Amino acid sequence: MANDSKDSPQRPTYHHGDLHRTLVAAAERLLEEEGVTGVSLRATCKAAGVSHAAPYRHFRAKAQLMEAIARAGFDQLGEMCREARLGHPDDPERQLRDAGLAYVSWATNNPERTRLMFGGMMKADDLDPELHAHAEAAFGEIYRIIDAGRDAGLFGGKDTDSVVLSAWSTVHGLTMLILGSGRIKPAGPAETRALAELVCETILSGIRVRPDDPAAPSA
Amino acid sequence: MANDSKDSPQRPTYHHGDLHRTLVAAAERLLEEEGVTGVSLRATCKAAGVSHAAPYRHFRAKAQLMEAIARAGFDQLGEMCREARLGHPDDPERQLRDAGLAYVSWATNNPERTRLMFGGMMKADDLDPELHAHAEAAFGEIYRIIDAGRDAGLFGGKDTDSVVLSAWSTVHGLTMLILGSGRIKPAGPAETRALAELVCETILSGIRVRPDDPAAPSA
DNA sequence: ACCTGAACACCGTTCAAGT
DNA sequence: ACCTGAACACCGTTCAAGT
Repeated sequence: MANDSKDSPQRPTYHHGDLHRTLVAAAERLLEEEGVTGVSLRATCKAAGVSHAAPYRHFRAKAQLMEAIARAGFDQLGEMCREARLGHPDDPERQLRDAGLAYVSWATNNPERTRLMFGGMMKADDLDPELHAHAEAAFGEIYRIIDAGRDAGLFGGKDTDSVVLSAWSTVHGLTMLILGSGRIKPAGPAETRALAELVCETILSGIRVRPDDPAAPSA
Repeated sequence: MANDSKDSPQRPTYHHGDLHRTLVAAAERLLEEEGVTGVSLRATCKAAGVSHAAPYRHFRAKAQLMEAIARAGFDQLGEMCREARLGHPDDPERQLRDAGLAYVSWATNNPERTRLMFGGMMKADDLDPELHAHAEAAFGEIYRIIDAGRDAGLFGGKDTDSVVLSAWSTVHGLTMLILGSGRIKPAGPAETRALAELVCETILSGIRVRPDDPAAPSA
């Protein structure tokens, strides 16, 4: 007597069951297929097999549906940075390099999701403050790496926040140059990684403390 | 007998005269007021006092109208970098710093224009290749600065392109972190400039050649 | 040559009504 | 409690018709 969805693929019951998740999944597919400007609520509903008014039981507006996708993106990005941090304990330089490479790699593999997260669409007034927390958690991983590197005497700089800003700007900037406006256009993942390694080396060279910094060792 | 617009402010003739420029100006105002997602062709036409079909005599589509705005933006950005380059001859480091500060300053003063230029909206297939040339011209200024600095033995790096990529990524990344998603939010122009100076110093420290680079002077 | 008005196929959002 | 259908106010684009 169970009303499961095993023999009627279209609509087992009048009620959907888990429309929230279904809509997010459909919107995610549309996002990567049609781009951030091409995803519409109505097309998402058609893909999910419901009327275009149905989402309003689950999301306050279209912005909240997109917000759910962005939130998951920040979580993924943060998890990759976290893995880079935990992957090589006691080697903050390696951690920072790996986190930077992972950042560029994830973003270029999820271009439209990244554009959604950083393109300015997620700065509306009616967004959940929780989104900001998810984003902060991701960037907190970079903070921890650099803070540990400064504690170990490997990285210099005025304070940790300043170093984080520079390092993050560099990696994020390369990402946006690749994604936005086709200014930089690597042929494939290998070339993308080479560019990421290049800028990571440069920024590491900029924040690394050198033996001749306090006083020349020859003096 | 001249049919000028001196005594009838609304519509001197049935023909507009310079609708092209009028539409660009109206769209630019709407862009900074309503944001990149809020500017519509129909609202632009209403502001210009013409029907919403009129633009199609002057632009192939809405994308070409936005393209005109982006093109002017790249020209302005390039001009600021050019002034930075010409402002202090024989001091590439100062040129690069000034260009970076000008870049961040212009972008944060024209946030929606910058989002239009770099947000990925300007990478459609039906765009004029000329747009790409305007963008390249702007970034050519950075190339010249760094190339001169490398010739003078001030900047290191594998080749000029690599150094340009790193420097430009850093400045562009700070810009996009400030504009996109409100992640970094300076209180005003002064704080914005302080952040820009900070990342410029860091990237300069990363690309600058140091006396201990080829061999230790104490050996 | 340039612009208008009506039309078409979209869009996000709302709301009474259905199940 | 959850979803639908119709409606409203938008949107970009096209095209015959006006000046």
